[in-house]
Amino acid sequence: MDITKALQLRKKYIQRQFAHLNDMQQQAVFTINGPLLILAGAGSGKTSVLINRISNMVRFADSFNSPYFPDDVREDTLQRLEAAVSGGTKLDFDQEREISTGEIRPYNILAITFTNKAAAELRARLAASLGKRALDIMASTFHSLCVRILRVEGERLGYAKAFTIYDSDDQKRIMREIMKDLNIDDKFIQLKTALNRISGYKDKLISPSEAEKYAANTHERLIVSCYGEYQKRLKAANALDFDDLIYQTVKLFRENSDVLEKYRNRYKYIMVDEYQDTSTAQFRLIDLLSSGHGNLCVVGDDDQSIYRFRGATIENILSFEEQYPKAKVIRLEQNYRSTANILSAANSVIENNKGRKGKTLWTSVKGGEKVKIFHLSREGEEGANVVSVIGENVRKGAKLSDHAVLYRMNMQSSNIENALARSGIPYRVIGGHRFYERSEIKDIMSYINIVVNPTDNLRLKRIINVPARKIGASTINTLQELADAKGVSMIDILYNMYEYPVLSRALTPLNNFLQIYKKLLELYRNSPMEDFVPNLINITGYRRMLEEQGDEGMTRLENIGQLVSNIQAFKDANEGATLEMFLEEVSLISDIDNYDADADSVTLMTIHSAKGLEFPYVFIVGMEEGIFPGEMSRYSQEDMEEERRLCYVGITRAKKELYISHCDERMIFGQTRRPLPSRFIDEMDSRACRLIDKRPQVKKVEPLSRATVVRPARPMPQSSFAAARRPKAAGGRKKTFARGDRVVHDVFGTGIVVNATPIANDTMLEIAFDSVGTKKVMANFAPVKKAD
DNA sequence: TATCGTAGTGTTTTT
DNA sequence: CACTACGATA
Repeated sequence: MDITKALQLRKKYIQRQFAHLNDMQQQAVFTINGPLLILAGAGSGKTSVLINRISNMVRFADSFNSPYFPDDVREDTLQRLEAAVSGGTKLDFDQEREISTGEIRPYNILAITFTNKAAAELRARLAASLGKRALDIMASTFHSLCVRILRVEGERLGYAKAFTIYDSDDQKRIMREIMKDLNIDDKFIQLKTALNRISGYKDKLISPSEAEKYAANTHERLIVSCYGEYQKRLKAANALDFDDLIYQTVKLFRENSDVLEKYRNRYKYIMVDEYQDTSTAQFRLIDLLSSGHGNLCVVGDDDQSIYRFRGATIENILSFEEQYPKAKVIRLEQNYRSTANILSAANSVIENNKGRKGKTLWTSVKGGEKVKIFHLSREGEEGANVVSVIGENVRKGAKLSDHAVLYRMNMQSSNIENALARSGIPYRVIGGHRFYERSEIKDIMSYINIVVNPTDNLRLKRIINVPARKIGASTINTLQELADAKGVSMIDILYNMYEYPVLSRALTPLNNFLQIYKKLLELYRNSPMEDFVPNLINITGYRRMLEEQGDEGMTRLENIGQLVSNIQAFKDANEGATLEMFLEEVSLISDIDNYDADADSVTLMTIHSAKGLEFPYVFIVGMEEGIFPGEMSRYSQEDMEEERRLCYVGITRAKKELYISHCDERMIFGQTRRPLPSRFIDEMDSRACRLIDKRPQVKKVEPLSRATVVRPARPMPQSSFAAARRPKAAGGRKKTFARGDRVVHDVFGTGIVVNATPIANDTMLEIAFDSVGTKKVMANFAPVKKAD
């Protein structure tokens, strides 16, 4: 056998498997040992690189760079290889294994992503390209990885296996109690500040006792004492918050070298996506895990670091090469997503930042539509503008799901929602009120929690009197004090309530609750998980409570129904699923994880949630000083740069067209303001943009630019100003429709009015469209007119 | 103890 | 403006 020829053949074969990638991407795929930093610009195909890199590891290990052939390679293997190379075909799994060095097992690969959704997508795509071998690859988020580890090893730190994960709402409840108990005025220290500081300490791996040393003033010392107390209470409840998951895992590894060794041996090849958004604690975690073998590949884009407020430190990516002097750096700057105009708008904005590695996206595709910048007079027109542009695009053949409306803060969605709703256009809002944060859902989840983890006093307190059982605040306090004094849980006190004279007055209601609790325990132990909630709402009287609440209660009941079907779906999707697993899943998921791109509707979300997604048509609304960039970021260079990165993320979500809008006048926090257009608009390369003045004025004013803008001398008195600018319905006068009218709608085409109901100053039309069925729209607002 | 009303408050982004 | 927390009353 001619070994040189064999090596060449093998190299050629492997190269061919990844020939669809560009040179830089291939380099990333073939660099699998040692520290590697992939600086991947937006839309540079980094997910595809990640998948191909793993695919290369699993299929060929380091064969591409290896000068050796496996010892036992057979002659017919070589012949097949030769045939495959010359014929351009692919070998099957077993045949590929014969030419592979084969030392990397899927089991040894750990890929960490930012959201569960990204992890799920990664798993799905790996399964598509690797089949069953993909199952052993660990693809998860930092948080779920840590939960996994802590469930197994947590006892070393004194946590029982069934620990609860506290969300921000739970954190607030605990903190409120602490501040009350420590007699801290919540005006001197705000709840949110205290929790933020604690989170900051944990992100930086600072324990309460260490924090004491840093505390410079009374204010800070008080916060630190809250921190200590907070940790004590969480531990007592056998609970961890989000930050603890990371912090305690690092602690676990630092204090138990045998445990660390075990996981180092398991995860020999580590990849971290969205590296620019990792915190100090997260860095420490992967540094510990990778420091035996050094096979750490991080992928990120310093220009897309947008989670500083949450403890992410851009330093991690900026100083990767210092942390790992042997690191290889690969830059992916070719963009496969957006048009040249969109890219040049993005590039010209981000250039204004100083703290960056510097990188310029480029595309081989020329031109494209210019970025459209709409100048509107009032925020009410923003929605109308979105509707009209969507209408145009739909008539050209685009789908509703090709559109996304992005904004800085969640509260901005309501304008757009109104407009879409009144036009009958289906939409989905991601974020905002989340399903699992609804009070009825949290109640039910709390019931499940106290059954799974009886030491969870916080959750017990949430539901012990919901529905009302005559167990008042004073009784609950007494229970808590008894539990604290004895060092047991409140449930334990309940079981022995007759021993405590202080409880004598409340014995009947308490006993009622205990009986309910016992029934729930039995239900939990003896019936299938999907039956738990339906029975629970009967046993606890929760259903009756809601039924007595009328309409509102019915909606809540429907939400609980949704929860039940979520549990069923979870059971169907996961073999051997338990309620504990469901609780865990829920405590780690976010809204974006449920985003379903297939439904034909417009997507509304914050730019933060849009990270990692792409849409053919993107709107960014509210591009005004004070909103984007936000008021808070005005005085700090660092905050301003983060806003700019956020803007960059927003722009680069768009594939074909980007629409930006700003208004002269906007009602915000109950006040009418007249904001200037965002500085980011000025920063955009004007050659890539087109300014469109949509203000209903006769004389056109030169588009505003920073140099020429003069603040309106005296805003007119609100009322008359607003009245003067009341938007007119398209066509100028009030539109009247009657049943049987044939109409045409910008988005849905032609149809017949089957019902017209006057509502306030408007008319709700029910229209049977020729192609999309019946929809309800508001006559004066929706883009409809009589067809003839 | 429960409910209603009022006053005050805070307004970024979230695993 | 919208939501929450707290206090007064039944």
